[in-house]
Formats: sequence, C-alpha cells, structure tokens
Amino acid sequence: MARRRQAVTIKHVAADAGVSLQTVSRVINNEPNVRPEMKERVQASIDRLGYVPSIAAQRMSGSRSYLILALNDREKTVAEWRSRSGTDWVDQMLLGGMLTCAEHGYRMMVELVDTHNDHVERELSATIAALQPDGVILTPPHSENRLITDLLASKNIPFARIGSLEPGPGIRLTMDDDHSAVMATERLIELGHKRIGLIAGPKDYSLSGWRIDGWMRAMQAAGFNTDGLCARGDFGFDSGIAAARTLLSQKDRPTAIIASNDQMALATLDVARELDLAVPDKLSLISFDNTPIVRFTNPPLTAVDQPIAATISHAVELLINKSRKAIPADPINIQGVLVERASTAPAPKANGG
Amino acid sequence: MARRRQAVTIKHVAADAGVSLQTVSRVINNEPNVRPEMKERVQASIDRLGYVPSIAAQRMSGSRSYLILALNDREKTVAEWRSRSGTDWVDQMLLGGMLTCAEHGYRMMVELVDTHNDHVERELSATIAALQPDGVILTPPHSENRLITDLLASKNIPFARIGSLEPGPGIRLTMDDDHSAVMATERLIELGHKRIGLIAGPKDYSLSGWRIDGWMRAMQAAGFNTDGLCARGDFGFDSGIAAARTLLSQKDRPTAIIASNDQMALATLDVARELDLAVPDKLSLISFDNTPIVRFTNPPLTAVDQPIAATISHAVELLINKSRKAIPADPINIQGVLVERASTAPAPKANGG
DNA sequence: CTGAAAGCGCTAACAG
DNA sequence: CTGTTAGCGCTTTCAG
Repeated sequence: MARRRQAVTIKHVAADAGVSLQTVSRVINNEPNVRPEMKERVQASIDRLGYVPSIAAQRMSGSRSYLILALNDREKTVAEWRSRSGTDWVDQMLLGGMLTCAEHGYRMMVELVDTHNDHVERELSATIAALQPDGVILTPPHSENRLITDLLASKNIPFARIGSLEPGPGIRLTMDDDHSAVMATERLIELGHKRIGLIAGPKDYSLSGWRIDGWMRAMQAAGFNTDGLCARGDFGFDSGIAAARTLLSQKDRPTAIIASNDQMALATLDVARELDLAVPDKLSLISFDNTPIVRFTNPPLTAVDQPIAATISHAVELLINKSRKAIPADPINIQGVLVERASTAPAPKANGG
Repeated sequence: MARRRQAVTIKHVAADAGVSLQTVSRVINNEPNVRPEMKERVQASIDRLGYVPSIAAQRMSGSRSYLILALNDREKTVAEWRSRSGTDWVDQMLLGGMLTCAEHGYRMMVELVDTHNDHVERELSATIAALQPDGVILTPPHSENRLITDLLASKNIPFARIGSLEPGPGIRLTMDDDHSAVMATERLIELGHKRIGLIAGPKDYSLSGWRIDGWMRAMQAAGFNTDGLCARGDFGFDSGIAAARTLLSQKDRPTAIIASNDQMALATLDVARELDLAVPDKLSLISFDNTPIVRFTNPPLTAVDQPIAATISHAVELLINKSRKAIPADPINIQGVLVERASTAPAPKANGG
C-alpha cells in the first residue's frame, strides 16, 4: 500500500498565507498573540486548503492527543455483548461521551481491561503508552481499583471515577445511588407497602452499599423493620433467582421488591410467576438501570433510570477542562429519575394471599 | 498540566540492548534481516523495560496508525441511543470489531457521520486527516454513498462496505439477506402458511431489496401468489404500524408476516393485538435482527439473527491483511440463522377466523 | 545482516 | 506580536 502522507500540512498553510509555521500553529490552537487580521488571513488559507492538523503530529510534539479513553471491565462487557442481554451501558456511554468529546474536538475510545488480572498494570501502561490519552474514564469496578488509579495518578493523567466516592486522586462522579434507592423506597411506601425487600448488588461495587443505605434509611424513617429483607446478588440473572427466592419464601414475605439491576429484576419476575405471585397485584417490583428490555417484560417494569449519558458527558467536560482549570474536589452527583410503569401498585390489603 | 512524554522510548531499548535504533525498530515490526540472537536480546530489553511503541510516532514516520474506523449513520445511531430502543448494532460491531482488532494490535474507533449532509466529504476528510486510519468500515447507508466511497478510494484507504453488493472499490460483505429471507419464508411454508406477507425496509438500503427477492423466490418456488403481500416500512416503529395495517386489513389477509427488522415486528405485534389476531395462533410473525428485546415481547419473537459481530470481525481481518495481501474481488456473505421462539405456529385451518 | 542519517508534521522555547 | 530553532519517537532511505 502506498505510503499515505498528510495531504496538506501546516507548511502549505504557512506558505499560502505567507506567514511562519508558528503563526499557523497559534491560530490552530487559538492562542493569544496573533493580530486579528493575521488570524483571519491564516484561517482563510486553512479553510481554502481544507487543512486539518494531524493528531499524531500534535501528540508527538508534546501537545494533546485529543483522546479520552473509557475503560470498561472486559469480562463483564464481553459477556453482556455475547449474550445480547440488552444492557445498553456502553451505548449510553458513547452517547454521552462521544458527542461531548466531539463538541470539543476530542474523540472517545472504548477500551476493555481485565480488573481481575495481575497484568492490569502492564496492560494499562501499554495502552497509555500507545495511545497517550488526555483523560481516562473509569467505570466500576475499575473506579476503585487502586492498581489502576495509582498508575494513572503516577503518570499524571487526569481521570474520572464513575460510581466511586472513595477519597483519592481523580474526579469522582456518582449517579446518586443513595438518593435513587430512597426515591424508589419512598414511592413504595407511598403505595402502602411496609415490607419492602431489596436485592442488593455485589460488594465490590460501592454503589451496592449506597443503595442499601438509601433503602434502609427510607425504611427506618417510616418506622419499618428491614430484618431479613435484604438479599445479595451479583447483578447476574441466576443470582437474582436465588435472592428473590430467599426473600419470597419467607413467611412474612415482602409485598414489594427493589432489584439493584434489570437482570435481577427479570429473575424476580420469574420467581414471582413460579410462586404464583401476580405482579403488581401481589408483589410490586422496581428495578435499577431502566435498560431497553424492561419496557417489554410482562408487566413492564417501573425502574430507576440511570443517567449514564449525562454522567459520562459531565466527566468528559471536566476531564477536558482540567488541563486548564481546577479539579473539583467534591464528588459530583447526577440524579436519576423513577420511571413508573406497570410493575408497581398499592400494597395488597391482606397479606395472607 | 505537565507535558507528558514517553517514559521509555526506542532509544532506551537500543541503549539497553546495545544495538542501534534501527534494529529495535526491526524487531518491533517483525521485519526480516535480524539475527535470532539479536532479536532475542532486543526482545528481552523490550520486556524488561516494558517498552511499547508510541502509535503517534509510528504514524508520524509514515507507518501504520493501527486504527480502524467504523462509520455509522449519525442521525439514526443517536436517535436509537436516545430512545434506548434496544438495538445493539453498535455493541455487536464493537464485539466483533474491537476484539478482532485487539488480536492484531489494532484499535477500533466508532465515528458518526451524517450521510444526508452536503458536508460529508469535508467532514470525513477532516476525520481522516486527523486520525489517519489504516482502514474504514462502512455500514449502511454509508456503504453505498458514492461521495464516501470515492473519497476513500481516492485517498487510497482500504475500506469495507457492509451490506452492499454494488460494484466499485472496497471489500464487500453482506449477511446474505436473500438467503435469510428464503430461510424465513420456507420455514413458514413448512408450517403450512400460504399467504405470507413481508414488511420491507426502505429503498435506500440495498438489503431491503434482497430480502424482497428472497421472499419472492421462495414464495414462487412454492407456487404462491405474492400480490398485495409486500408493504414498505422505513425500519421505524410507526412505519411498521402502517405497513402491518395495510397487510392485515385486506380481505384475504396473510396468516404470517415477515418484518424486516425488530421495530417493525413490534409494531406488527401491536396491530395484531388491535385487530384481535392472536400471535401465533392466527398470525405467525418472524422478525429480522434478533435484538435483545425480542426475547421479551409477548410472545417472544422468532427472528433471523444477523451475524453482525462475525461480519465486522471478518471485515477487520481483511482490512488489516489488505496492506499485505490481495483484495477479495467477490463479495463475502456471512449467513445468519433462524432463531425459533413463540411467534410462529402452523397456519390456522380455516381463514375465516 | 546492521547502522547512520534524514525527515514525518507539529509545538515549545527562545529570540527578535 | 511574529519568526527561528530544536526536537518529539519512530521509520525510511541508504551505506556499510
């Protein structure tokens, strides 16, 4: 294949405009110290020649790479893609991330990294050496992986930690899971439910704990007991089956359940059917995530929408600006909303179905 | 922000191994003319120092960028993401594309481009100048946009056209839509259906036509009439409603319908409910795409699975090898499979329901 | 088979 | 405010 070289370079523009390379460079980078008329002349040449700076060359000479890297857990992501589970986490990341990047002349690139791998550091170092991103977005469980955060910090690369409140370097953003759990719980209480169960997520996700906290606080504020009403899952369907069975096979079983993600809510739906518990008449169900599939289940699920796109978009903005401005020290919380569908209803009158 | 420079460069490796830069470069690129023992010594230094070549520098000096660009239609993609419609086309592209790229040390980057825009050329030129990809993957409707294919051809950038059989430059790959349509039609014929309707896709997608062809051939082979059994949609839900109504409001209405994508199948399901036509007892339904949501509809839909991941993966392989080997002149067809679920059943005995 | 020299396109640092 | 001078890290010549 013929060697492809830049068609029109800064040299051509400089020659065309009759100025030095440096002046052109200044115009490209919107730097001060260029007379308006100069700037205009250069810009005209740029437009006429259709010049676009080579990112490779810019990166080479120590400037920005205009690249934001979004790191996702390889195993989990690939498994979800393969099973076509309907999780649109990556799509929402792209929606928020790509578009916001584009507004600033940046690009977003998705990378998959194994968290549970002793090579994380080597793997990530290699990616960074090869790509030289200007910023990195860490999603759970990477957000709290010290190996990763320390590496990034030591290399002086700005990064955002989604879904983490742990102190340490990096910009912290959450989707306010605590508040979301409170919101879901309070809505159920409003509907007259007293025994509200929670299927929590795995412990290695901080947000699992925050959701428990929110649920528990709302329950206690209403004066309700929470004993035996919290079961753990791992965000997988099978774990949801087990957790739902645990909760629903009790004598004084819950009349409502909040599942920490859609897959576990789906599982709960199956268990309810198995136990002949009509949803929502006998059992109300609220899910987290609000992925596309929950509109098609039977009944469609009431769910807490996770503002993934908005959160990633915000992270990108901060990362890009960070080179210029200060780092926000406090975590940023982006709140989700509760989308009501047909899986929630007033609590059944008697509990002895 | 401090200027980040490559931590360990080819120089360090050369010094460490006691050889020239050039030799290291040869080892990195797996070039001939290096004595095995030399190669080994250099490789040892590379491993010890954890050296990874800077892609920017490689690209700069006229080598590859190790980047494959996947171009999707902006408007459609963003709309699908925003509406959270459950289409996992992009995810499947990433699944096939990213993983295969990774195997070869490449990366895949998704870009959104407006087809229906007079700036396509400028927009795309800019992207190419900035990114310098080693290959481009075009998805419909870009695959048949002459502005785009000509531009790529003129810049001498290898590219793949997914879902296009039109002659011209670029590697052509399809998911064998004709065969898929035949498969779906024959299955319905096997089930005793004689009046099988088709909701076709829009004309600006070649594959819409191929699906019509396959359906028509299968129908004719069985000796069935196709008059009034084909309605057009635009892949959108609303257009599916209209098309389904057209087909189902006839006197001698079809007992089975094949919809050219999931959204239109969903619409057909709604229309059937509206007309009190039980699926699959009164009406069988087969969909194209097999996106995650069709497992959750009521009933779950029988669907033709589109091997997106496999197709993109194949495209990537060809693109990467193209720099070395020959271009496949003939189109490559990757066949999908029919996934049977609960929306298909034997044709009803009498048609006067 | 190996090495030295000459850039790739751009920006930083320093002069004017 | 503008231009000049050095590189960035790597690969391509072209000599040994």
